[in-house]
Amino acid sequence: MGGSVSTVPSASPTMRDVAAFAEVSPMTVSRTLRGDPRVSPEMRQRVLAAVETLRYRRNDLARGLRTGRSSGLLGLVVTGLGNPFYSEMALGVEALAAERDMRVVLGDTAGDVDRERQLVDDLASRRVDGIIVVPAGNDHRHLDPAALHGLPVVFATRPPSVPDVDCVVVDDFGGSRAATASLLAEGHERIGFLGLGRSLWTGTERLRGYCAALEEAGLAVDDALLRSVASTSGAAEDAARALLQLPDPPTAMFAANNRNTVGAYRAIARAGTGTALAGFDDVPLADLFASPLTVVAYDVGEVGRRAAQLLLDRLDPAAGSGHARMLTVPTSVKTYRPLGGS
Amino acid sequence: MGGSVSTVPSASPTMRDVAAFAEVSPMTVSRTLRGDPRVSPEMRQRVLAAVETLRYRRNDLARGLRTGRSSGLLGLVVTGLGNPFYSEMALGVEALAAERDMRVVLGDTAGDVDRERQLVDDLASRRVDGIIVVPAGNDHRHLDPAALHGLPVVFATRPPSVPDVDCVVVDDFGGSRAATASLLAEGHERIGFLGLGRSLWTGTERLRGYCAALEEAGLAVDDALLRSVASTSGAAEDAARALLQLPDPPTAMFAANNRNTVGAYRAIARAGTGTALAGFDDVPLADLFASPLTVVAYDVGEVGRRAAQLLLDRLDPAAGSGHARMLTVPTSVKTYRPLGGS
DNA sequence: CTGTTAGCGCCTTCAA
DNA sequence: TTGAAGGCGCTAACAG
Repeated sequence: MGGSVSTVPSASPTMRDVAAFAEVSPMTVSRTLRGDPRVSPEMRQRVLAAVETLRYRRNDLARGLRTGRSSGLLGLVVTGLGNPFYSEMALGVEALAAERDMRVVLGDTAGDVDRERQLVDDLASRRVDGIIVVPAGNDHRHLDPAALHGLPVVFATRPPSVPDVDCVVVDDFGGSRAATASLLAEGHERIGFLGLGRSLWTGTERLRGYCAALEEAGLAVDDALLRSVASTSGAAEDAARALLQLPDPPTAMFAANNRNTVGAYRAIARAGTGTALAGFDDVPLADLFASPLTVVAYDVGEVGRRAAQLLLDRLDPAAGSGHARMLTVPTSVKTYRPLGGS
Repeated sequence: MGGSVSTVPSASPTMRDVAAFAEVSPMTVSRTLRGDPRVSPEMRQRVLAAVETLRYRRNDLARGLRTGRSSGLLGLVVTGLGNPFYSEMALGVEALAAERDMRVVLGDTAGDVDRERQLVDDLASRRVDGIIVVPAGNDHRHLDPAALHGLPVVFATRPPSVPDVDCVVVDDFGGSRAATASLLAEGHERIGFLGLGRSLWTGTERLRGYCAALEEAGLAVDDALLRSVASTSGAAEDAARALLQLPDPPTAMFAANNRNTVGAYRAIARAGTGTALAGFDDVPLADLFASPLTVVAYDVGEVGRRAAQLLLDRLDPAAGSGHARMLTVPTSVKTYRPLGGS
């Protein structure tokens, strides 16, 4: 009997194991672990000691099955975690979920609607308590809570085309208008627009903002200066270059997202035209760039936090399920200027 | 009887509901859904029709409970999703998990070891199949699989101090040596070092690489040029400025991570000294910066993918649980030069 | 205060 | 090929 090494079994012990070890009934273990006050101190001690010795960990899955309670999981389905935008959003969601001891289950669709459909299906099968999704397409039928037995769904950055879905969007219109206005205020009258696909809601909103600013300045929208850019890398740079090579090129450009902004920046830098540039979405470290850059900035984490809040509200039975809500995250126009020796 | 609207009940139907609807036994439903071949085509049809009508979705949690099988979840615990580094890593993990129809559960410790402990505990209670963790501290006892009933654990970007833990690290030493060597090759002999806390493994490795390069060039390490930088923002800039204000300032600097690199860049740009700069970690869009920048780049997603692969290997009983493995992701030195009109 | 019984939703095992 | 019984780990609901 020379000091047998206390080996921890590799299989997870169950409540019964703990009960047997502590020589009590499983119910006493259950109550103790749940903090039920009607357990005598001695019993509690015995149980906790056994839990400690066996390194017991309650099986939350089985628990959830019996209590019928929530899984404590939020699904988060995005179109591309590689984009820092979505990771910041995920951070926001995680933060709010963590406050309630909930976890976030990730899903990346890479912009594929079929993948989105099966991801949502999978998450539903896993009985997540709700889903936050950045829809990849415009057909949202598979995201309708009605088709998901009432599973709460919140859209992020796009408005829903089905009822009973809360959403958080960015002030695409206002931000674009303000940024375009700031270019106008600098005296630019010919401003190119590097837009997104016309089927994207954010794309049309940002174009609306751009047009609104021009009209408010009494300027007509010149279709020759409007370009739609496929989301492939490099396409934005090509489109920007094409604008710069027009007979009567724009003196400034507004890019509808950060990819387009970067592409336009490259085209302008290479052409050496000094064309002014503004773009939607913040660009990190743009203050280190060689030329000035104006961006429409907003708190991306806030998008995630608000989306999570909307979801949590839906989960709270007390709040009652009122009508769908739509939250808008405000934007601000920010101009980066190159650092330099004073 | 005027066309009653087909209302989908808001509560999730169970297998029994489907069975009752299809007028078969629950077992037939179960077998059908699992693709058991010994179900007659007619039965299969009846079942699938009922599933369709009721929008039934099998409860994976209950299923897992009975089969004793895995939850199909991987835990991913990082120290700060806000850092694009970790989100790219998450993308890699997600990609590999998705190949096996597994999902990723996120946890953010914000560098807090206590939070890490409770996150791991929570994930274990949720019966994830394994955990990938970027440890916040140097005490790894709570991450020991032996303390977690054999739950597989993989460390990312830091080597484990407990046995039986696989890990994926970056070639901190080699990358730092190469980057420092490239500065030396440009003729610099006084090279400042902006390091991390000395308790961080990556910090000491990167310092080792820096020193090795100097020694290989026959140069002595000047302690006056070595700074440790707290991870607060702005501290790196202050430290870099201090170096620049030395009586005999360095003509180049090597920064041990991207935060330090950016801080040093700012300090140098403000001082206008034209000091050369290299840093560990890639800096996105550095080609748009006003001055050249050399970085130690590596495939961050690869860190996540390899970590996930190690974990999946451990889960595969066929692979057998050999000794702990340590994978190193290679680095490359990349120099960004400002764009300009040709 | 503690223990017993029953069952959450599903699947393994055995019988028909 | 289908169904009935039993149990995965846990906890409500009821005893005692």
